[in-house]
Formats: sequence, structure tokens, C-alpha cells
Amino acid sequence: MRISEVAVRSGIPATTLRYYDTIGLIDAQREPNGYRAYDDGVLERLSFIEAAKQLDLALPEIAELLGVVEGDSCTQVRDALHPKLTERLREVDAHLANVRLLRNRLVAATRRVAACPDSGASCRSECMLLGERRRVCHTDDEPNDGGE
Amino acid sequence: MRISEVAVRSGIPATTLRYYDTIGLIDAQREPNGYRAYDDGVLERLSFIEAAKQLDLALPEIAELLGVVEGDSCTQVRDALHPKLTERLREVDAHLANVRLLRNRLVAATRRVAACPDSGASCRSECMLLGERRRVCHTDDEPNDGGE
DNA sequence: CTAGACCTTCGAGTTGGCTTCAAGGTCTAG
DNA sequence: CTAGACCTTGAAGCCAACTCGAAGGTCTAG
Repeated sequence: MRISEVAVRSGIPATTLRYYDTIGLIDAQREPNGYRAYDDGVLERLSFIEAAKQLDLALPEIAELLGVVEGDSCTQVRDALHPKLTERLREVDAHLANVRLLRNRLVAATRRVAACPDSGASCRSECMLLGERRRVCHTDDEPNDGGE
Repeated sequence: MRISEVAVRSGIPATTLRYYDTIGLIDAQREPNGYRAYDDGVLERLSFIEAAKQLDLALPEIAELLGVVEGDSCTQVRDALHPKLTERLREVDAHLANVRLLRNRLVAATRRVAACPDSGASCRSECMLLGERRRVCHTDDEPNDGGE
């Protein structure tokens, strides 16, 4: 199979396939004329890559897993994959906590700014998001559009 | 005030302050010798910038807001700031939804891989994250560490 | 023989917010 | 006069995962 056929059958652009080749993620044979020659197995490998990308794994990580996946037993694959997934889950949870914190800050800031008086002593601090930034005023509700 | 003093008092590196100058975020006067000369107001402006960065606003956006903040009335500041914040809140909520979806996929994949048989017909599809990716198996619980 | 569809490589550009580097100007204490 | 602390600029590097462009090789139909 040449690169354009792989591109059509996998839905991944030929430029990206070449890129995957240069970083060693997908290794292609070569025809005598230098064209890349892919076997049918590449489609399964690309499916794996796409699935792993859906899980937000980095390409070097996927390349490492792909090395295990190819030709090893299910047990070995599982033992390689499972820790990566749980680790990734931990990272995603940490990220989720950060984003939720950001959201709380946003809700608090939106409320403070909305409540900003037209003038007065507190006016600058209210409107400019300055002052007492410590009291973050936790609003744990989520996509629920706080006040306003 | 010279740049190093601003750096110490604001906690922002001098290199970053110069960068803020080049992108027009903070405009500094100049001494006759060419050194940047900051007035005291810069510290408040930097506080605003830091606060806005905490809310994940982009620097060009912050620059725009800073233009309004400077010297305009509280009402004008509020009217400029409030829509930005609610818009940002909407983006954050959208991002949050995406991350939650990713998390659900991760939990489902982790379970499937953990349940991967040592061999057999389903072995490859289970272990390689292939097949029936449509049944995402929603687990709406959050940082609660799914199965395992 | 030639148009044109396909393939190759290499290098640079994209995104944002810096950081680092290199080369050089300015000021002050001793 | 000189060491050294401070300041300046412009350019390049960093992160990921591509994406694009240029220049050129290969193959086939007409």
C-alpha cells in the first residue's frame, strides 16, 4: 500500500503519516523507487494510535506502547498499558481540579465586577480585580452559571 | 524606579517586564540614558495583569482591558470587563466538559484493559483499545478513582 | 514526449508566553 | 582606570503535533 491509500483508508493525512515516520511512530518499508510501502497491519496500528490520542497520551508515549503492543502477549500489553492509563487518569484529575479552581475564581470575579459600584472607595479594587484575592468565595456548583 | 526594582517589588522577572514592554502591555518612560523608568502605578497595573492571568485571560485581551482600566470610570471598566469574564467562563465550562469526557474515556479504557484476558479472541481488541469504542460506558463519578 | 498525478526530502511556520544568549552601553566605588 | 553591577537590543530557543512550501524524482496515459 502506498501512502495515499493508507491516508484514505485511515483518514489520517499523508503529511501526518510522513511525520509519524520521521519520529519513528510508524515504520514503513520502501519500494525500490523510494516510495513508502505499508502492509495491512499499519491500519490496526493507526487505530491504536488514534485511540491512544483520544486518551490524550503523548506521541512518544504511544510509540513506546506500540513497541510493546507489536507481537507481544496480551498480558505484556496489559501490564504496559494499564499503568500508563492510571497515571494519565491521575494527571487528568489534577488538571480537572485546576480548571475547577479557575472556574471558581472566574465566578467570584464576575460577581465582584458585576457588583462594582459606579463610584466610591471600593470602586477601584472591585472593578480592577484587585484586593482581597484570598477570599476566593468557593462556589462548587459547576456549569450552572453562577450569579448574574 | 528602574526595572530591577519593579522586578523585586512585583515578583515578576525583569526579562518578563521587558517582554511586556515589547508587546505593549506595560509602557515605560525612559531615562536620558535609555533605561526604563517606571512610576509607582506600574505595580497596581502588574497586580491587575497577574489577577487577569489567574483568570486565564490572554495577554492581548489583558492589554485591551488595561487600556480601559487606565483612567476611565468604574462603570466603563465594569462594562468592558464583565462580558470578557462571562465569555471566559463559557469557554472554561466548554473545556471542562471536554476534560470530563476524556476522563470518562480513560476510566472506561482502564477497566477494559484491566479486564483484558490473558489470551483469546477478544484479547487484541481489549488490550489494544480497539473495537466498540462507541460504548463509552459513562461513569459520571469524578475524582473517585473508578474501578481497579 | 509531455502533462499531470503521485511520491520524495528538507526546512520553516504555526500557537503563547516567555527564557536565554550574545554583544555591547552606563554608571559607580575604589 | 577598571571591575563589576546594572542596563540595552535583537534574535533565537522552547513546548507539541503537525502543516505548508519549495524543489525535484517517478510513473503512466495519450
